[in-house]
Amino acid sequence: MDTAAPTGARARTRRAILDAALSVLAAKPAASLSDIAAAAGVGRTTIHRYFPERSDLLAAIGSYLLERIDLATARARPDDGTGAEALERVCQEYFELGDVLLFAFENNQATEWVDWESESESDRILGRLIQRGHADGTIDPRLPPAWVAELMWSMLYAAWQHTRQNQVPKHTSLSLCLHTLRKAIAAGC
Amino acid sequence: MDTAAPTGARARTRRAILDAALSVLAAKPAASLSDIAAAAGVGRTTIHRYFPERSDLLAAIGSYLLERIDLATARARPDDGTGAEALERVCQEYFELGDVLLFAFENNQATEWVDWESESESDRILGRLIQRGHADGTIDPRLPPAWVAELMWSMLYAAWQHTRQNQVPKHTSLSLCLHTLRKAIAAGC
DNA sequence: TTTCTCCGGAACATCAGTGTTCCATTTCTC
DNA sequence: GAGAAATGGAACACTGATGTTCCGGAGAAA
Repeated sequence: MDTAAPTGARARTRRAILDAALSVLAAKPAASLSDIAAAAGVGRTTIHRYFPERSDLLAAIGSYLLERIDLATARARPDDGTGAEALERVCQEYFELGDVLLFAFENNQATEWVDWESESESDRILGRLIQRGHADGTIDPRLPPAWVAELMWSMLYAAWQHTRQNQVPKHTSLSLCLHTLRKAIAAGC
Repeated sequence: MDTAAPTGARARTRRAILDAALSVLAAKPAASLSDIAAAAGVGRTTIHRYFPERSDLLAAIGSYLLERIDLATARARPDDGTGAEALERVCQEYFELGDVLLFAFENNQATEWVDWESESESDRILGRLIQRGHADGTIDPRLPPAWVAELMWSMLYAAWQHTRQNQVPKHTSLSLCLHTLRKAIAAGC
């Protein structure tokens, strides 16, 4: 079994495992490898072939989360327009992450699986665009970048909770989230 | 062993177990009864004397959370002043809950331990004061009560995260939280 | 001082999950 | 079509946690 990045069928199997793991663990952090295998439609032995131990799978999930977040950040074109406009686009793209978002938010221990002590690329990009917002007057300079980032993440979570707990359509929750975020970060008001 | 509400030393022991359980499980949801016992300074057998099975302890934690939240809601005097003023006081009291807040937020499965399907008293009070805010013009009527409640909870969590992750003093985080909540819910702006 | 209650540590049985090995089957590639 | 690679289910050993029982000690109460 070579350790090169898998291709074709092997890549699809690996991806299916990671997607299933995200969903299952988001709903039930203590879910077993058997639970994940069943959700992925593979055998438990197969899980072990791709990820020798449970900790290896968790680490891979962590990396997968960061990868998905980085891709969403790129799709948001963070360097275009004002800081506030860019932040709203990032917010929209992150909202579409669904399980990734919920997982990253609810599972604090995910930070122990990958080295999240060091900032991710998305963190840096987010920090810069908030500072750009301070400079162009679209984001309240009294709000530190770290707080604005934390705020956005938590409002995204609130939006998803609003959808799940209160049976509200996704787009309504996103609209409320964007509307409220806009007001929360606005300068001069 | 009678099942009457414990008093004196027994009540203190029970309380110590619940407080330790909250802290330990907030940081590590899969923590064992041994972990909790160690943190509470009691023997594991003692845990079993107060809570026959792990599920009994979890249920007691759930009730304890609700109790703490209800007390914090009462302390906030929700019927005084405008809706927005009352909401800010509730926010401040909830912030002081610390571990209770973090636990309730990060552990979705806590909702499975007590019957959270039916609204708690605090939920109803919160809903009423947000509607009062709509009526007295201090809370944006475009924001549904359920969304405002969800928003407040998530911003409280963001504030605590800001303190933990970014080494910011508690009072600074609370100030940012209240400042941002005020802007987010304001009508006409 | 005696009795009673509570407690904690040790020991034990049980169980669920993990990691590993094996082998037959299926799928994929040439 | 053949061979290689991948897969899945079964079986097994191991581990950690839980629930239970027991007993001696400490502290409180009578």
